[in-house]
Amino acid sequence: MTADRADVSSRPSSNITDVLRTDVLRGGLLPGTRLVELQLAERYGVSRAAVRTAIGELVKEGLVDREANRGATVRRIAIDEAIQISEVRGLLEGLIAARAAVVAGDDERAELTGILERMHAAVQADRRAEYSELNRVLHRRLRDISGHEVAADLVENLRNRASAHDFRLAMVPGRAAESLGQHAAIVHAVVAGDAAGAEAAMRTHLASVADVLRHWLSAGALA
Amino acid sequence: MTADRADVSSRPSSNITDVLRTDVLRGGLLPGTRLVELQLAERYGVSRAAVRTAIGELVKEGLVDREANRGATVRRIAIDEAIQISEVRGLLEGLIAARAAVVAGDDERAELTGILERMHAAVQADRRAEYSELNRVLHRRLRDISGHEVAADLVENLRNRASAHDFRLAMVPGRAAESLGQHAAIVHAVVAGDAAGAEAAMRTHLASVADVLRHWLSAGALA
DNA sequence: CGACGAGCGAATGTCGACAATATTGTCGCC
DNA sequence: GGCGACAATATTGTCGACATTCGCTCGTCG
Repeated sequence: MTADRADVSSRPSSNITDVLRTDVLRGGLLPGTRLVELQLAERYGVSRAAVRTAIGELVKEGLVDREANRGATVRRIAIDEAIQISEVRGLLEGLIAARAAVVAGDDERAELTGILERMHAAVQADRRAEYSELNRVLHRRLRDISGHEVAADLVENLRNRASAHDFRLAMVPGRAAESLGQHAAIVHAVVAGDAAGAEAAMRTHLASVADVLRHWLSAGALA
Repeated sequence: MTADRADVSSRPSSNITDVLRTDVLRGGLLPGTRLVELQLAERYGVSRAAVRTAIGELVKEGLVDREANRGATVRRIAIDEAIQISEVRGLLEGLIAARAAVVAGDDERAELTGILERMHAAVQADRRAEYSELNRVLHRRLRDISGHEVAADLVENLRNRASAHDFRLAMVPGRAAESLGQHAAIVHAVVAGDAAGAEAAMRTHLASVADVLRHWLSAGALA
């Protein structure tokens, strides 16, 4: 491989861990790829020690596997695990939504409604990338508003882990429409201050994600 | 400080991270203690780099705080955070209990009953340390039985973070009796295969923990 | 012809030294 | 006597080099 030397200084974050994480999540580095420390070091133009600690962080985040004396590889998240992640996210983000419904200020409720409207527009125009991005923004704002840092941190990590499957999910035709309706229910409940309703809507949403994954799982192996 | 050089080889685990974690959790290292890399290095008889990576792990686990160029300190878990942890644990361990109720084998159900009986005996004899240990064992077994690795890993970490408060909780007079009743409800539901009941019982248990913490919080600052 | 073992190469794991930075103590000045 | 700047020190952050381990190839022997 001719590994074109990626200039780190041109990246948004100069932190090697963030750069590597981004490459693992959205960059080329496919699951199973071996992460050779020396290769990455000269590829990113940093020392091997920096790469080493970065890999250590990603291992803790569950994005990378490491075997003693055998190196690290990009972790392949099995569908079983993605299902478990969705189950847990349903609980955690349900709590977050419930709390957001209680503590959100008027401006924040308006902001959520605004995001929902933009999601609606994105679906109508079939701009899937934008919808996916708005999806992330909505969930992130709910986390911030909730003020529940413990749950928010865990969700952030779980979301990263499942991102590959989430991405595939977003590509399913007709999925966006269903997802939009669920997000509408969440936002409406939060804006209305209905904690129980928001929690239920969020759980429904993520249960639906888990259901799709389960369907894939029973449908056999996939590319 | 005369820091008696602790011999690492006499420890159960030769892994520096585990040793340091144990010292932070159950050893002397009180919250606010500065973790000076060189000091720990010679104290444990390892290189500074090893200590450094160990501290990095503990930071990721939320047990240690680190400021750039200013060193690491043992993190003090505020009661607010402990409450949040209990809330999240209620959800996660509720899921675990529900699943354990479904998938547990006959021998495992018998084992859980056995643990509960030993907890009963420990409470009657007022052996709080033993009860606390059995408490940990019970929760751990439920995690293992459930097979829900994602939830189990998160709970493991949350439990470590809140361990200081858990310990204080276990010292409250009369607390063990209340706790025992809740654990009995959990075990009975799991053994009976009542998933919904097990989940509800587990949530009740951890909501009760959160309530005590909330009571402490409103009672003002504590030593 | 197949299997076992020694040697080799590549990558990881570990360490000590150097550079950068914040904190603390001290001195001089107002 | 108090305050601010400066120097000394302690501690972290970074790097390159060396030791160790594992997988693989090649040669040899049964």
